[in-house]
Amino acid sequence: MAVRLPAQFFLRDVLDVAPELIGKMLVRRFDDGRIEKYRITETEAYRGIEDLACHASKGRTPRTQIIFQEGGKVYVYLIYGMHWMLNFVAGKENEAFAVLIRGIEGFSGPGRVGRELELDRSFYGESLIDSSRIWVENADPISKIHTSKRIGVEYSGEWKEKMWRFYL
DNA sequence: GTAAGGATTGGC
DNA sequence: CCAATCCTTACT
Repeated sequence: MAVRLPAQFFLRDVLDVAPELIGKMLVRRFDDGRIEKYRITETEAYRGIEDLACHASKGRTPRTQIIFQEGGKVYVYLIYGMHWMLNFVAGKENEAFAVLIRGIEGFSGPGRVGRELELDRSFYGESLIDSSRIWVENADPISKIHTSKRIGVEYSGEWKEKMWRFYL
């Protein structure tokens, strides 16, 4: 029996949350009532205001404020004018942790994830604990998870060296 | 008000 | 390699 991940799952260090999301089931209930489940295959951790690759390092702005809230919420933003990036906020209030969902089974790349899930700005701040249209369910642990440097953060100095990308 | 650039993708 | 496409942020 699949169980929705509770708030406690997200209220931890993003370096625990991000790799543990690999293999979990991302569930989307579309407007027409159709429910699809996708295995999460790739994530990246963004860790607080000190992490220059993390949007929270720019401080609290209308766009980033959700990252500073308690874990378990959705952070979405539009990039390059066309791709909706799906993130989950992690950690306690003001820790400013986020996990970017970079891939789900059958769809590689964060832009393709957002397109498949039909995301838009209305998902900003959505609670993964309460929502009836997007949440995460538990699944058997994955034995072998790969790590690498994060993608597309060349501007972040020493932070680009962190091995904070996780994938099957 | 104006301008620069982005946690990307797909096509040439 | 580079255009697409538009929002956010910083600066005048």
